[in-house]
Parts: sequence; structure tokens; C-alpha cells
Amino acid sequence: MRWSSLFIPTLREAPAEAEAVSHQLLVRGGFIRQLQSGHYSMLPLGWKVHRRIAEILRQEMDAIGAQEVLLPAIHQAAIWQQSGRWDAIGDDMFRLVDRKGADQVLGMTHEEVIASIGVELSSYRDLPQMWYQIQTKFRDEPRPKSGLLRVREFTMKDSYSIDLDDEGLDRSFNLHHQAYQRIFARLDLHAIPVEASSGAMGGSNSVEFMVESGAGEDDVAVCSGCDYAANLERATATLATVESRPGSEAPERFPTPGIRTIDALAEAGHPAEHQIKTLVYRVDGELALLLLRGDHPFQEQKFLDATGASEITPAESDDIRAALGASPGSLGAVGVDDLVVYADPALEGRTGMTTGANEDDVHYSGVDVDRDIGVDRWVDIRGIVDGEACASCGEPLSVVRCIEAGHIFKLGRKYAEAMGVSVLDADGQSRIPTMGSYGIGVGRAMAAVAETHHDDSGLIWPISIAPYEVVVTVVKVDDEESMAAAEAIYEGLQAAGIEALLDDRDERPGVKFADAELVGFPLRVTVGPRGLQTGHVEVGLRADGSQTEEPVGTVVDTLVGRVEAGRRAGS
RNA sequence: CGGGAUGUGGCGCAGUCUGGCAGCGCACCUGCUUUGGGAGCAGGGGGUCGGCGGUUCAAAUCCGCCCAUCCCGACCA
Repeated sequence: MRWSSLFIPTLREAPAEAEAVSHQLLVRGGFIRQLQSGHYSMLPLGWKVHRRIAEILRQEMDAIGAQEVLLPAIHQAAIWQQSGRWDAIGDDMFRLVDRKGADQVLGMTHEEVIASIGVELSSYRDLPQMWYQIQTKFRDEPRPKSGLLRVREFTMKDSYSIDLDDEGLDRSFNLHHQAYQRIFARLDLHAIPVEASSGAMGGSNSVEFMVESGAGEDDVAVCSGCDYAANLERATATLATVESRPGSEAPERFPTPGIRTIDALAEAGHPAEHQIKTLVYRVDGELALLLLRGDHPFQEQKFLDATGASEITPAESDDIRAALGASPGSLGAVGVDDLVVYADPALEGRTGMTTGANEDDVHYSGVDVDRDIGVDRWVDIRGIVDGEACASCGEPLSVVRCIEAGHIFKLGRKYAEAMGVSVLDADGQSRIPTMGSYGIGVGRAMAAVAETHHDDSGLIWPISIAPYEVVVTVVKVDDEESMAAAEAIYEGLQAAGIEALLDDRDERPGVKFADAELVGFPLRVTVGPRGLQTGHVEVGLRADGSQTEEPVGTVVDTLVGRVEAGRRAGS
């Protein structure tokens, strides 16, 4: 294509509202434009990148034997009611009513629809099946942000496996795990597979593919010594031993006027690791006490996963006062027996602890957890902290910010059962198959690449997904010899199956160079009268900024070699 | 949903406090010059100042309500 006839609206400055680097560069490079919050138009360049990513997804899905389908984006409420998610999901789902008054949803995921097709499976001989689609998903996110990273309408590759038994599910799950690693390698994304919470989806195994980036929204604990990595919602670590302070016969009350925080109490001579942090939450509507060591953060998702509770919210201060007789800052669990008390195992066996006495401005010291507190359930609910020791190898864990680029998990039989999927096994017995669900967001992958592939001048696309693999920059378009040489190179590249762009715009060279770098073409051929005098052009590598002289006669072969090597990279 | 901020031409911004002709840079159009790293000169086009209502002789500017966008938090298969 010729640049002069394309729509590539580059901007010198990014819109003020663009914060994330990927957002700024994708807008400045003319890839995307925002229509409204969370909804973006893919302009020609953006759509080309999007299509190339989708093509890699197709190839790798096909390679593991998955079959492409296309499912409806609008579903009747009935199938969501059948699975129980009509009520379970809430405001995240776009809902609408059709002209007949029937409730409809815009699909945010497709387990129900897949299972509704799965009812046609009747024999174990029909299994396993793996079906995937590349389709628009709708989610009414409370807060879309960071350009393409979190949006309300996006294209997703979602696949689903259906197997007779757990061994089959393991096989399908592992095939996806391997396929995802190949996909991210081809996208040149360093994606770490991490243990994750499967959240409200249920299921046993859940692995997220995480790309380290400050623009992400998830915190991941990564071990420096072994390959342990886990989402903070799930991560565990070995605690350094803390020597309990000397105990006493019974808890002792002492006045703490004005002391409301862990820090303030620590300054008063009671270090945080010798304090019990008492939180009051409503767990599925019921007030409960949650106890942690003073210096440990609460990890809500861990609590949900461990207890099976579906909703927890911090209690209102009026309710707290009514139940305990004091305000936050002076709360404790000593002597409390009418509320459920959950405690983190880090408190087990501890003595000489300090905690609130349920009277404003009064605390207890000398608390023996096992003796003085009626713990109903011990549950691991603490969030680990950067630097703690890996539970597997003892080396320090580091906590890094990540973009969730992919997620695979085992659904089990929940959806098959709800939707009435069953097959006969070899013994003629009716069996409910088990399913898996596997997703990669296409636009988010594009943003993740942008987020990790750029410099001060702009984007740096991997050859595998670049909008054009080579840009032929004509320095002086009214120089006939230059144009002729550039056209010949351009046509040679096209003939060799290279995606090439001829920058034939009548612009100053500086403008053309700057645009090429902003847009991020991996390879640039610069054709100008200066080089042509000796029969040379320049080949520039966007990744390292190198420029090398190349005879006009061999430049096409050189470029073809580089592009083909780049396409193979990672695969 | 709670907290904070912002809305003035395609993009970036000034003007708002203290009411009085709607401005600047980039981009765009025409002409001349220039031409290997975001050119110069001259001329030109483009704006319901987020919306509605109010105060006033007069509102981008003051007041009220609403909307949108961004950030933090909550939330989030």
C-alpha cells in the first residue's frame, strides 16, 4: 500500500486523558480512536494488528485440534437463568429487553451457549471436543481504563473443552497451556503462567498468563529461586518465625487514649507483629470478625475462596458499635462468642499479643490466642508481602504488577449439568462431561505488546504482528530515480509475500522518519538520492535503531530473509 | 458506588479568580521558497466555549441542575 492513500492519523501529542503508554501510543500512531469510555474504533492500522494476532490464535488453536465456531452475541435470559448466572452476575452483564418484552443479554462469556450445543453429544465416542471462537464480548465494567487494557466491548478468543472424565480434562487443559505458551512466544510477550483464583466461576485449576507491566491491574508473587508464581489472590509464603512475647495469666487492660491504628499502637511499644488486627465484615449478610497479625494485609479473594462465601463487605460503623460496643481502632475478639470468628493461621499459638478491648481507648495486652479467643475457623486470609520467603524453595518472593493476558481454567461439570449435557459411556451408563474454559483478549494482547515494546520515539512491533513488516521511505518523492528505485523494492517485497508500505507522501524526511518510528514498523528501507549515487539504500532496524547501507540489487533478498526469520521467531 | 480533577476548533493549551470583540501552538487549505530527522514567509478556512436553566444592559467567565471524560478506591468469569 501507498501511505499517501491510507488513513493513518498520527498525532504529535496524545490526548490528555491517555495515561497508559500503550493507550498514548496506539492513539498517537493512528491505530485506535475512542468513541466513548471503554469503546474503541479500530482504525486501519489497528485492525491489521488485531487481525494478525487473531490469525496466530487461530493457527495455534487449530494446531491442538480445536474447531472454530461463531456463537450468538445476544442470548435469551433463560439459558443464564438455567445456569444460575442470571442472578449471580449482577451489573457486569449488559441486559436488554426485546420488542416482545423478553429479557436478553449481551454475551460476556459463552459457557451456557456451548453447553446448549453440547446437548447434542450423546456418546463417549463423540468426546473430547474443543470449540473456539473469536468474537465480541460485552461487559459493563464499572471502570473502563487504560485504553484497550480494560474495555466494555472487546474481541476475545474463547475456547471450551468437553471431556468425559478428569484425565481427559487434564489433557485438554494441558494442550491449551502449551498452546498459550506458543501464542505468547509468537507475540513476543513474556507471559508467566501463575496459579490464580478461579473466582465465581468455580473449578479446580486456574492458570493466568501474566505479563509484567506497571499498567496492569493484578499483583503476582514471583519466586526468584524456583518457578513458583501465583496471583496475590492465592499466593502463599513461609513466615519468618516470630518469638512471642512473654505471656501472662490473663489479658491485661491498659488505657490507649487516642490510639486508633496499628502504627500508633506500635509506637506505643506494641510492635505490629505482636498485635492482632480485628476486622469486622458482613459475610453474606452476617457480621463476622476476621483476625490477622497486625502487620499482615487482608486478602479478600482468599477469604472468599476458602469459605465459599459469595459476598463480603466491610461492616458499617453503626453495626460494629452495636455488636461490639466500640469503634474501629479499639476492637478485639477476646470474649466474643456471639459472632463467627475467622483467624489467619499466622496467629495460631501466639501469646503476649495486644488487641482492642471493645471499649474505646482501651486495649488488652498479654493475650494468648488459643486461650483467650474462640476462633471458629482458621483460614489463610493474609496477603503476602514483597520479600517474603517462597514456600517451595525459601528464596525471596517479589510482588510484581501484571497484565492478565490469558486465563485457562477447569469448569468441571457445573455447566454441563445445568444445561443437561450427558453422554453414554462404554458401559452404557449416563455420564455428565466435564468442561474447561480458556480465554485470550485480542485487544488486550495488542495493548500488552504496545506496553512492553516501545521507546521514546514510539512503538516497536514484533514482525509477527506488525501492521506492515517493512516501510519503504522515499526521502525525495520528486526525484525520479528515487521513486523508481523505491517502487522496484516495494514491488519486489510484495512479490515475495512481504507486507510492505511505500511512504510516497510529499513530506519532509524528518516527518516521514518520525511517523515510521511512532507507528513502529520493524524494518525501514530509506531510499534517497544521496545513497543512490553509489547504488545504495539504507536498512534500518526499529528495535535497535541500527542503519546499514545495502546495495539496491540485494536489498529485497536481505529484507525477505529478515522478515521470514522474524515471522518464525517464537514459533 | 465513594473521593479527586477536567470539559474552549482534529490534538495540546491560555483566557474563568476580577463578566465587556473567543485567543495561542500544532494540524488543515492556497502561493512562493526550502528539502536526508517533525522547515520559512505570506495569505486563508474551521469553534453551539459539554448541555439546560438562571442572574445581568452584557456570561467561556457568576449561580443551579444535568451530562461526559480521566485518576484513586470499591467492584470486577
